[in-house]
Amino acid sequence: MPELPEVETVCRGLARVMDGKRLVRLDLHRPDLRFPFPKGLRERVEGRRIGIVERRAKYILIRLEDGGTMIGHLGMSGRMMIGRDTNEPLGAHDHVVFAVEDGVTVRFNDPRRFGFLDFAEAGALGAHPMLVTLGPEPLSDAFTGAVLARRLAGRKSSIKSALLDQKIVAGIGNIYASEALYWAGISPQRSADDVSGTHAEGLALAIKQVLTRAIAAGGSSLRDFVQTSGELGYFQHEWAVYGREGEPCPGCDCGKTIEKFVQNARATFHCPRRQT
DNA sequence: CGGCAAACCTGCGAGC
DNA sequence: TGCTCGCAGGTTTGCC
Repeated sequence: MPELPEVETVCRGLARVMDGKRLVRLDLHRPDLRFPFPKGLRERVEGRRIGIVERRAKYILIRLEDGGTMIGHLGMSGRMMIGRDTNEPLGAHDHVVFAVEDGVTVRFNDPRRFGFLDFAEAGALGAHPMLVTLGPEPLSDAFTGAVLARRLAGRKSSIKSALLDQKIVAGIGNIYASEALYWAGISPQRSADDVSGTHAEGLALAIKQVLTRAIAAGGSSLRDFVQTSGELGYFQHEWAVYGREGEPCPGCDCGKTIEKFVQNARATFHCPRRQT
């Protein structure tokens, strides 16, 4: 499920019910997800008031008023589901339950347990090992073609592989890497180093546009629910290439069909004529 | 630094 | 119907 647009969708859903609310209870129903939960997490956060919920890259930041921050990541299969019933029975893979005032609960469900929940004290968030290396937010004004070109310069890997590197630009995953390269007309196999000038401008723009459109659609749903309400995202219907092997190239009348191949052990989809 | 495989897990669809 | 296999939105680690 979760690349930048899906995490943004989840954060917006969480913000609606968590911003400014007191965290009444934190229930940890196992000792770990991908990593052990921080020692004393429950005692540290219970009773504290939440400031805001926001996103950085694919990370969910639940910021407490006292400056501490819970850092959530959904991995491959994580969901955050909002409920209104504090006594709702625990479902399979409901590993963490946040209870806020007004009887609202948020269940962190993650079958594969690649997600995690960590904590950073006030002032330590920026230095968190998983945040400190992150590249720029692609939807920020600071992310431009020139910035992208500078970060790609000297990289000998393929451009697709570089887009998946969170140190170069944050939040892009396997679906939106293929989609952005398609709209920019750049072959996923091009050397990253080779993407500069107007090509980098076009790619930065394509990234912004595809992510913005995906957020507007509530993200993409492959097989899991995305939104905190349980509603599916709808952007999968707007994918140009991802999962569309054998279908006609949708963006022009080039007459080619979308091809799939394995690149760095991940599926890549592209149009062999439109993308060069 | 780069590339690649493996690791962490469960679920699901395809194919037999 | 039921089994096995391959694959899945992410990220880190370790090896060459």
